[in-house]
Amino acid sequence: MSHKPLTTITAQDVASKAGVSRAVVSRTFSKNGSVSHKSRTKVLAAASELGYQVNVLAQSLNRQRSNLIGLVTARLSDPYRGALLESLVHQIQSEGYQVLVSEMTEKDDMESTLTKFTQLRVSGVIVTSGYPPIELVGECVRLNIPVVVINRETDISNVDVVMCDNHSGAAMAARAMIDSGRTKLAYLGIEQGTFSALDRGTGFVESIATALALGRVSYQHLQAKGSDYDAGKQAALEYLGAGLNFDGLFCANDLLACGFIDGAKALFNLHSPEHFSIIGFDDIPTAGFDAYQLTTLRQDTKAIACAALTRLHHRAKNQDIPQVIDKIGVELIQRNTL
Amino acid sequence: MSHKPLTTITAQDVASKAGVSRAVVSRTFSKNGSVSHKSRTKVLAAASELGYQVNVLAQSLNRQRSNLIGLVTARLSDPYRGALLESLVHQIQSEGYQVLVSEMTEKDDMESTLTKFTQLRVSGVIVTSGYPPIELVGECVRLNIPVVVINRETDISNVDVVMCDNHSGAAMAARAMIDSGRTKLAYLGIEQGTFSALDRGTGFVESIATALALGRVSYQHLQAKGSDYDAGKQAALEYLGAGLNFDGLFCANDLLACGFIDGAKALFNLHSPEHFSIIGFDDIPTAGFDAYQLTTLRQDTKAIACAALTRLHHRAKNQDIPQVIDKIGVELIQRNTL
DNA sequence: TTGAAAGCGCTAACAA
DNA sequence: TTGTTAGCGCTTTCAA
Repeated sequence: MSHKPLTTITAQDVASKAGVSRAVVSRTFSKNGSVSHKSRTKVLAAASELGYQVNVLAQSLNRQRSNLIGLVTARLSDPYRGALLESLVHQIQSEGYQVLVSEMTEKDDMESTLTKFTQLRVSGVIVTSGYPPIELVGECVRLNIPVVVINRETDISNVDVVMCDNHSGAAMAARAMIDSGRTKLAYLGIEQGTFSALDRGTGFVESIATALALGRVSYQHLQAKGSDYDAGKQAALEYLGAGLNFDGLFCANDLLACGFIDGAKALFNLHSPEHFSIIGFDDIPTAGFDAYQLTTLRQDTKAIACAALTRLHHRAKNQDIPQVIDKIGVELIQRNTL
Repeated sequence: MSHKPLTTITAQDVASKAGVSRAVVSRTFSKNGSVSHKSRTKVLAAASELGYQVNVLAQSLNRQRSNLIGLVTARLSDPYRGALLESLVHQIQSEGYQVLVSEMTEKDDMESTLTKFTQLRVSGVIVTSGYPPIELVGECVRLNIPVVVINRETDISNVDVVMCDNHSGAAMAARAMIDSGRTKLAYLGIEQGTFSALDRGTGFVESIATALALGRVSYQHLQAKGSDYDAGKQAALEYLGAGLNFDGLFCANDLLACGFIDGAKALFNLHSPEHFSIIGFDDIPTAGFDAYQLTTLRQDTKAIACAALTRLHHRAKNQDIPQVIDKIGVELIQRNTL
C-alpha cells in the first residue's frame, strides 16, 4: 500500500487562516478551554469557509477514548432482537455516540469482539448476547470502559445488568390464566435455553406455588428444542402427540407460542382460546396479526436502552461502584388467546 | 475532564522487551515490511507476555483510514431489514472490518451521518436507507471512501448499486399467476413508496404487457398507505369494500401481503388461494408460518451483502471507474397462496 | 485568553 | 532485515 497523503483541512489550516494558534481552534471545537468571543467567531468563520472537520481519530487517540459504543448482539433477524437493537442504536445516537455493532456467531467470538472494542477505546460496551469473560472485563476496567449486559445475569461485580422483569411478567401471565379459570398449567421453555427462558419459567412456577400447594392447579414443564417458530410447532407435535393434558400455556417467547398455536391447530385441531389459553413474551409484530392475536408480555425496549446507557454513564465515572441490576417492567397485552 | 493517562502497553514497550526497534514491532503486527523469523518470534513472545494490543486509533490515524465500514439503515425492527443487516454485518466482520451502524430517522440525518463516517475515515459506506446527497459523496470521493447503495438507485456516478432483481421477480410472479389461470391481476404498491416498491410494480406491468395488449388479462394498480401489515389490511378493506374485482395480487412486500390476506378474510370472507392468488416479496419468516404460507420471492441477502463488499473493494482501488449496477437474482418460493 | 511544546501510539520512507 | 526519523491531527499542560 502506498501512502498517498490526502489533502485534508487540519486545525492548523484553520488557525493560520483565522490568525490564531492551533490551540485556540482546538478549544473552540472541543468547548474545553476558554476562548474569547472574537477568536471564536474568527475560527468558526475560517473553519466553515475551509470546510474543516475535526479528525475524530486524532481526537480519540489523544483523549484515549473514542465516541464509539460497542454493541454485542446475535441473530439480528430475530424480530425481538431487531427491536431491541433499534432502541439501543437510537438512544446511543441521540447521546452523541456512534454504534459499533458486533454480531456473535460462535461462543468464542466474544473474546475477539471485546478485544476489537478495547483496541478502539470505546466509551462503553453493551452485551445483548453471550457473556463477557471476566478477564476481558478486567481489561475493560483497566481501560476504564464500562460494561453492561442486557437480559442476562453476571457475577462480575464491575458489570451492571439491565433486564426486563421476567418474574413480574410471569406472575401476570399466571394470574391471568388462573383468573380466567385455567387450572392445568404448563410452561414451554427452551432446551439449553437462554437466561430469559429459564428466568421466566422460574418466575411462573413461583407465582403459582401457593395454588400448586393447595392443589388448585397442576403444572408441567415443557421444553422446546429451539427458540423459534419451528421449535414451538415441533413441541406441540410432540407433547400433544404424547397426550399432554393442559389448558394454559406460558411460552418463553412469542415465536414459540405462534409455532405451538399452529401445531396444535394443524395436527390436533385444538384452538386457542377455546381449548386452551396461551401467552407469549416480547410482543413481536406478528403476535398482533389477525392470524395469531396472541396475548403476550410486551418488553419496553426503549426503557431498557435508556437504563443501559444510564448505567454506562454512571460506571464511566467510577468503575468501583457496586453492581446494579435494573429490572424494567413489562406490560400484559391482552389479545385473544386468553 | 482531567487527562488521566492510562497505563497502556505500547509498541515501544514490546520493542524494548524484545530488544528490537519499534518499527520491527509495527511490521510484525501489520504484516507489511519484512521481519526476520527470529525477530518475529521475539516480538510475539514479548507481546503476548506483556499483553500488548495494537492501538487501532493510532494505526488508523496514521494510515488515514480506519477499519470501520459505515452502514446507514432504518427500521431495524422490520424483519427484512433485520435479515439484510445480519448478512451485511456478517460479511463485513468476516473480512476483518468493523461495522458502524447508523439508524436514520429523518431525511436530513443523512448529512450528519455521513459526516460522522468521514470524520472517522471509514473504509467504506453502505447505504440501505435514504439517499446520499451528491456533495457528501464528493467529500467521500476526495477522502477515497467508496460508497454503495443497496436496493435503490442513484445518479451519482461514483456510487455503485446493488439491488435484488425486482423485474425478474415481478416477471416470475406474473408468469406464475397467469400459468395458474389468473386473469384479473393487480399490484399493491405503496403511496410515496420506496424505489423497490415502484420498481416491482413497473416490472410487473412490463411482464404482462403483451397479455394485456392481447386482452387476455386485466390490470389494476393499488396503493397502500404504508409498507406494513396494517397498511395491507387497510388496503384490503378499502379496495375490497369498493368492490375490487381481481383474482391475482402481487404485493410490494410480504407484510403488505399478510395484512391483505387477513383483511380479505376477516371482512369479506375471501381466502387465498380459493378466491385469489397473492404473492409477496422478501420471504420474511412470518410468510412461512402456517397461518399464511405465502408464496413469495426470496431475496438472497447473503449474495447482496457479498456483492456490496465486492463493489466497495473495487472502488476503493479506483474511485473513477464507471458506476456498476449489480442485480441479484430472487427465488420464487411456492407456498399455498398461488 | 493565548501560544508554545510535549505528547497520544503508530506507520512508512529512507538509509544503513 | 533493521533502525532512524518524520509525521498522522489533535489536546492539554504550562508559562506568558
